[in-house]
Amino acid sequence: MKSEPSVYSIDDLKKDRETSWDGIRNYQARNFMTNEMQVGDQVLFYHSNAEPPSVAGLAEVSALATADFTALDKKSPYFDERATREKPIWSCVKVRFKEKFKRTVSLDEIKKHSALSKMPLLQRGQRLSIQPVTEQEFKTICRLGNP
DNA sequence: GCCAACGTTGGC
DNA sequence: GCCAACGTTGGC
Repeated sequence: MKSEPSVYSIDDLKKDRETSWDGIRNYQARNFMTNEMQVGDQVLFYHSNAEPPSVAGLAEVSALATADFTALDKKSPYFDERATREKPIWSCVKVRFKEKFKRTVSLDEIKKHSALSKMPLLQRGQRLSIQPVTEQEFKTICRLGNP
């Protein structure tokens, strides 16, 4: 799961312990949350638009997707005028902080690692903010983060 | 249903 | 700050 650290970083999650992953306004990402994500699923917390872009640590899904009511909040940056209480359109899971890596795993490092070459993150033009990760990729990145 | 225009993402 | 790539919107 990607987040810009200037908006919400892994340190913010560590402080909050748990957060609603709200504000997702992309159908593919939403569908992934509602259709795929289960409580207990392990999450790589990726800092996008960061210096350097990198995986900063781990979180885990702590609640199934439910309506994202920030879409109804006119004061929210995530307000969507099409959303109603009956049909909020958008959804979000909750995630809980697990750990910060001892060292961040940079995008550059991921690119250089042959076992990680298939990750969607590296595919051309890939902007999706929530992406699937295989168990092997997950383990490899954990090993790089906690050597 | 096509597609041009526009907005967003995110690495660089 | 630039811009490639992609998603969305809306006129037709």
